[in-house]
Amino acid sequence: MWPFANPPSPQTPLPPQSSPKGFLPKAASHSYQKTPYTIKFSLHTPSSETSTRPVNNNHLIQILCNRGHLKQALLVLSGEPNPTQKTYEYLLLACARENSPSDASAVRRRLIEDGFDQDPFISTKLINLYSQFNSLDDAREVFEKTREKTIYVWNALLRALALAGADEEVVSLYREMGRSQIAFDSFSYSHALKACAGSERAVREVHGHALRRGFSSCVHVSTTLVDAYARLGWVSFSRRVFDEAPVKNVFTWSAIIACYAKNGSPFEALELFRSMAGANVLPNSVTMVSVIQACAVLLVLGHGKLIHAYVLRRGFESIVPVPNALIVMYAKCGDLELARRVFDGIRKRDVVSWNSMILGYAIHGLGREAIQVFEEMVDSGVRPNIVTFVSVLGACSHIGLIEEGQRLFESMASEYGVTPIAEHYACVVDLLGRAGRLNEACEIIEEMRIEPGPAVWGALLGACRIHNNVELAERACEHLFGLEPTNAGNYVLLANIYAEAELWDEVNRLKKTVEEKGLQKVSGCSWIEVKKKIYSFTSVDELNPQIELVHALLVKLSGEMKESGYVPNTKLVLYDLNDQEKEELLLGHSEKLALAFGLINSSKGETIRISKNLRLCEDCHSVTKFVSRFANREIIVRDVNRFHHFRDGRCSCADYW
DNA sequence: TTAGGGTTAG
Repeated sequence: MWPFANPPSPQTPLPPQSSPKGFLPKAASHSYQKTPYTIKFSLHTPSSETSTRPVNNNHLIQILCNRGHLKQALLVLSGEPNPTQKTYEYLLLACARENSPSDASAVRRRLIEDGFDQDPFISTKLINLYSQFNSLDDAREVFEKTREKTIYVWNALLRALALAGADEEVVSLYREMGRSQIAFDSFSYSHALKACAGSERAVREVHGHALRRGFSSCVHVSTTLVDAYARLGWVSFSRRVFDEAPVKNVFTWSAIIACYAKNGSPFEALELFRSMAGANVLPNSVTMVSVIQACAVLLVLGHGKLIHAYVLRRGFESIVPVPNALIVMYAKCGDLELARRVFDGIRKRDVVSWNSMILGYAIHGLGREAIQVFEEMVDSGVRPNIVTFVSVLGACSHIGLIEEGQRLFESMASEYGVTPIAEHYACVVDLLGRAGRLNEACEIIEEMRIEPGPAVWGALLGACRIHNNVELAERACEHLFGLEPTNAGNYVLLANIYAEAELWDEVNRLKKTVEEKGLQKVSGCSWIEVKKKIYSFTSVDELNPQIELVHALLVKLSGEMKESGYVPNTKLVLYDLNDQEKEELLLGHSEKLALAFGLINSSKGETIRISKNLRLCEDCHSVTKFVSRFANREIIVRDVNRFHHFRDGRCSCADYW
């Protein structure tokens, strides 16, 4: 009878003394063709009592592999002199399932003895297996040793390298393929494009080849092309590939929607989502994640809620990335309560769910709540990762939780095995720097084991801006100007610090440098949703039909506020103007225009929600506090970093941002 | 035999 009444556990070794002939070592016997044992289970219906008799050891190995008994299969292999290609295929598949590199090595040693290392089919499987184990050297070796390199073998190595992120090697292998005269197939283009999406030259090269060889219309290739151009930020190229694709499926549509959502064009993303329905292509959970992201970029709660309703109708809320995206969307649109409700409704939260909720609290300045969620995360057994610490440390710095932040930073590596990267150091420098502990912030930078990047020096510069430290700001800028030569923001910040110190020669020198270098400052832009329409404002924009009314209201408010103690912060204006002119410029800031427009066009008691593309200016912050008291309004402003909730003359950030 | 689109930070 079959030696195991019940299927053996993979850990159970076979006792050698009880080995039937078929299990004997290879050299011991060759008379094992018919295995006289009955298997008390069938391959496909394990619960049934159907008997299956293996015809020979090859068959037995295949059955054992299928049943998850790899160790036993290997024992049988050791007694089988003529394993077939199919037997090796099963064995390699089982190694992949068991995720066992050591068993894979044993199988490979044996298949080399049998000459199967020259079988391109087996080589393909081996390369895939080594790719799974992240053993690129082994994958390369298998490839090199296979004399007959079929397109499958080439594609397998392309895929392995692409998955491992060895992008440059993928491109050079792709070029080698071209020289080798092998006929490419659509898979070759898909794999190559995935890896070269960061290089303009490589994408255009592969696109050109695919066009010439007639593969660009293949739906897999066109989808990857849409994605490759999207990742380069070449939205119009993505769109052209999409428009010209003869076949568009849910993948193609999802790729183009993601392209717009990620490249700052949420309106187009939502428009395409509507067109998709018109083309009778049903969206899936992946499509919905990009659509939700588009709503998060748009910051318009109404649209997001409609999309959420659709998600619920289609049952996508049980697919974790979907609620994860919803948490971020609600948090970014200013409704933390709804974000929390989605978070609470997730049955099996993954690390991204937790990180998203922590981020939500962080951007709303609720540091203690963020830490509490972090602690719940740890208690629930989910391991924090790099992103977790960026968010939770950011939460601490947003509200000035210095001791807590330092404690978390110190525990990162020791308790959680997460090695700090530059962003974590930047959070701590920001945390100490904002609190005025600039010397300690500098010590942290000096002690860093990695190169402090622009994030770290930028955090120090920001702290110098708050505490008017010219000398240290200049030191930070020595690094920043070298690291980010085209970032005009650093020059503006330093100019602000000089202006505060009334070093006007230095201000002018910096302004001249910015001009000479042709650097473009990002101009401030704010937007507001009124009666389901979105209005955007810039300081030079006079297009809004109510702009006169808006200006008049601001002048009136300014007068009233001055009587209550408001002093316009004219030092923020870096132009050589008199105080009156500076005040006028300050009143023209985009966030003030949006605020006045909101006051004019909303009903009493209604919350005003404004978004801004840059950090909220200090003068606008003061004005918004005044207005929240004067007009008895709740005003929520989202700037590039976080939310400010204004009520009764106070802001949730406690002027700490 | 193999493939394409998605979630968290900065």
